[in-house]
Amino acid sequence: MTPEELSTVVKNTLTEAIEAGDLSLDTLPDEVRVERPKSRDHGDWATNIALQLAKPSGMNPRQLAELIAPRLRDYEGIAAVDIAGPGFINITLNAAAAGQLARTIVEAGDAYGHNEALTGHTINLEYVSANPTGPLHMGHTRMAALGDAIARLLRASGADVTTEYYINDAGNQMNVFAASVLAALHAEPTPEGGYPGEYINELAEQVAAHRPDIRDLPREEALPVVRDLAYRAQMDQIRHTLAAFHITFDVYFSERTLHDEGKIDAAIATLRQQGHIEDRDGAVFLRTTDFGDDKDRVLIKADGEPTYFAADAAYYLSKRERGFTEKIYLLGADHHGYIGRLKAIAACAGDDPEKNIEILIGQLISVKGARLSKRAGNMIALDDLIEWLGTDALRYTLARNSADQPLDVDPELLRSRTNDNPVFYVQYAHARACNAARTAEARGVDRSGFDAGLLTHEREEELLAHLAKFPTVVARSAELREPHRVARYLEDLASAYHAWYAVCRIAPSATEDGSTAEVTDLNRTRLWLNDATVQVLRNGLDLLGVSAPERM
RNA sequence: GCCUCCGUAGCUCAGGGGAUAGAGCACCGCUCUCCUAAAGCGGGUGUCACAGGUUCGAAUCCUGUCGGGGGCACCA
Repeated sequence: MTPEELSTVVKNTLTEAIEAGDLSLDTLPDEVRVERPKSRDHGDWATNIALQLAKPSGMNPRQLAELIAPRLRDYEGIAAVDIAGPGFINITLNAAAAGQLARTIVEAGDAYGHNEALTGHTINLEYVSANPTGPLHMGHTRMAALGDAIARLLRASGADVTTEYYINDAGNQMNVFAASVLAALHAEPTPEGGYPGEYINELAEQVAAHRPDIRDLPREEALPVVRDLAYRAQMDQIRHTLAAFHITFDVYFSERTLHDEGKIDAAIATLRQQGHIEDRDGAVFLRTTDFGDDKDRVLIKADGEPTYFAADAAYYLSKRERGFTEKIYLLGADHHGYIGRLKAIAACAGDDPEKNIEILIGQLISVKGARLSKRAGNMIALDDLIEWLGTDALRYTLARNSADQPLDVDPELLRSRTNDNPVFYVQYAHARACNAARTAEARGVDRSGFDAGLLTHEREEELLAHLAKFPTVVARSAELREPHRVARYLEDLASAYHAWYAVCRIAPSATEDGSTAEVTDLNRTRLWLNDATVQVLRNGLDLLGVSAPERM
């Protein structure tokens, strides 16, 4: 039995009590929380519902608990119900009801842990969106790992998610980029304010490979050609890197198309029609202060050029037109000043800035204290990190830390294959469980018998309780957009598995003459529990985009 | 100045209205003729930055103070 099922049971008893006239309540709470108590003395599961309903029902909490407890005791599968402290209701399941979960999980398979909380939501999730003027680096890496995990979590909660990468391929920076590559082609130093770094030379070589005559062209003629070829080469490289990081985007959205297709003018016209535009000092402003922004933002500069913000507005309208109910932006902390203006765009467009747009901020990341800058040329490329540390270790480490917390990665620590690196702990639990299953099968244990009532060992109860929590963890992680909760959960689960494994044998022991002891239903039932753990570890790692190796 | 994130064990960090605040690392022991010891078991540690407030109940919510990270463009 999972806490969700238990929660439903508790809710039903409340309804019964109301119908019987024992309890007067205007509305039932939409959620009855059932949690694993910290102390095992408090039963398998506990709910504070009596404390919460004390005020609205006009009863004291213990009295209310006394009302619910007997009804719960009648429920099949519940072995004991106690009232403790100010009015907690502590519930103990009988072994069979608890153990049945192992089979439930195995039968649900990959779907175990999914929920329907976001069914019907069509969500656009934009992340990474790194400029196409250089390779992905450490800063993008964190957003990439977080964004992909969030997308997976939202899908696990039933949402229809489109992941999107916005390519800033318009504006002056592309000219600066092209000029840098062109300079490299002519073996000249990086121009003032240009992009330094070895990758510029590599791009130059690729450009030259496509256009062997590029160095012979006049500069003005060569520049647009270089810009186009270098841009394509750079985007190919970014996609390649993301693929190595096990990330694919549903949509790569080009800023340039907004300019070329007149979407910016159209967006301004729409916003003007809605009365949010103001012409001032020769420039065109969006009155974002109407919706809480610090200052109004310029859409068209006095020189007639659209700002980057104008493209942002047009891009938002594009997302809106494409029918997304929620637009989620995952941005680095250095962009947190954008929150106000982005929300204001949503409001100007007629959306609810509290519901239709959501801006998640990930704090910055550094490596051994040194911040990395593409322009300064001291960056660590994601490619190098993947090669150095491995996709799994990197993605897990980034996903296991709260995005609200600045992260300082120590490459030496990440590289060490020890317990310092929790991904190995979790992956090892999975590989170990797979190996245990292989051994058990080799010794004649099959899945023909399952007797949930046999799973009575203390460590077995503990393991089952952890397995039962998984759907709650997934739902909560998705709701809060916090993948790190899944990672922390997996570490707890792995710990419970290792502890179980140490004392409860799955396979019968091998004897000296090479034969094995007789296979019992306990062996078979434990194999089911082992399978269930494998399933949950795999489902959880998959949510983080980390592989679950069957052997290590 | 304004906005924002953070302050929890020696270190790195979970927990974000409920019972005795947790984990990993580090330190000291113990456990493989045994399904993977990349593991398990035992040993102890807290002014939850500080001060008010809300609450039956606050590390958690609100206000303020202190300390640290980041951000404030007619740049892209």
